[in-house]
Amino acid sequence: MISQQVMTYADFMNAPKRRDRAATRTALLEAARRRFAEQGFDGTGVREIAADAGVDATLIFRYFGSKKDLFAEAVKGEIPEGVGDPDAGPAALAEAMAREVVLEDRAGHGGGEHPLLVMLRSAGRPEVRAALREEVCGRYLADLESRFDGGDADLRAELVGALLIGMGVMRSVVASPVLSDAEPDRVAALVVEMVAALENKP
Amino acid sequence: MISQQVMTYADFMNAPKRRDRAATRTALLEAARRRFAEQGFDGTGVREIAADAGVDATLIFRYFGSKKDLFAEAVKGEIPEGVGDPDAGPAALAEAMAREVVLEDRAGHGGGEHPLLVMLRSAGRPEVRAALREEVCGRYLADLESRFDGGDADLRAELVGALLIGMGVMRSVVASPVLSDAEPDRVAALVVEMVAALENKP
DNA sequence: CAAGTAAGTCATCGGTCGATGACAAACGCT
DNA sequence: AGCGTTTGTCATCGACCGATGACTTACTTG
Repeated sequence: MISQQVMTYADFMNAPKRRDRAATRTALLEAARRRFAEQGFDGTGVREIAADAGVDATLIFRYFGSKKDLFAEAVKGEIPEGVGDPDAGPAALAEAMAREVVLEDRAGHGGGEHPLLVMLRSAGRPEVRAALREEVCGRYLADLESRFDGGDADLRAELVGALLIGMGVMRSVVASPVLSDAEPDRVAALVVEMVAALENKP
Repeated sequence: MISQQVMTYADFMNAPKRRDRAATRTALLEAARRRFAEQGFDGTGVREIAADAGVDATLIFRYFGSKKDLFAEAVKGEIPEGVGDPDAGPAALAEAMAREVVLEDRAGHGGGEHPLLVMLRSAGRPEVRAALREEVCGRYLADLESRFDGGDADLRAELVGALLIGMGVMRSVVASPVLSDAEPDRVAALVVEMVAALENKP
């Protein structure tokens, strides 16, 4: 019989795990985010995710329906809203985006990679590519484009988007240490310089 | 018996295909490049590639050893050498690289995507990521870095690399039409502006 | 033309994948 | 305490994957 006051280590190890639907769901989601971010959709198996979460793989299908649905829920939702002052110039917005996508350590945002980069690593799937295009063009680029003056604001906005995405790829896929080790303020200053060079150029 | 002078359409269709090792190998390589570029390594099956080439999947293993070896050979080799004047500034080199990676229609270079972008789409595999890092850092960034003056030449070179890779991602993965439809000269001019903004900034 | 070699095909193996349904055990309510 | 519900597990299915070896067919050579 186990005493109410003292629980030995053996008791702790042999104790049946607590059953908690919400906690299990969250554990699966976090494990999925980690694995998908690291290995992409195709490179990650449901058994792998479940093992990370410490449960059986069957629960993925009970709680999320399918692997695709799990991916969608892992990626969706936590994408942040538009950042910064709506009246500021494109350089200020680009700086805020750069900090959000690549420079932030993201410790408070679920700990994982930015959803855009997670999707980017699973871009073999056409559905993922479509969602990525939707997200990038509909949200980020549209916001940037509205702050450029001149005829080809769309092109210049796209170049800024390319710079930001490329920074994410450099850090997360190519894994070059330069961007990771650099001082965020210094990187942000350089990004501002590059974007400012695009303003008021007919 | 088929006449030596006249071959009917039915004869053509029923004729056994010509057996040519070199031609088959090339057909497999081209099909592999297309498929890998479009769907990534994991998303592409050997039977798929072989069907595109019009042969049996077994030949892949006979000619290349394994699917991985086929991928390596499909990606390797045709990466172009350093471009442009070695004494030119970083902006000139960046312009040349931009034309090579994203603006070129690549019709003469095998018709497919740039090898860097092909690798990028298969970056779920750690080996591919390692090769990609090797290629990007060892070749492209090193060349850029040597043309920057100042303390953090590596960081500024990496930002230029991020811009170029991001442009490739925008065109090839996100498939935004803006970059594809824009005039290459106009895009190149904007890239030069952005890179020039990084020069001589302590 | 006949024999030998090379090119292409067929059948199949072992493994892994996503997904399903039956089953066992812990929880909550009365 | 007892019972129904919820949570987690096990066994397994069918499809597909990369890969192998035996076999068939076309080309080459003498």
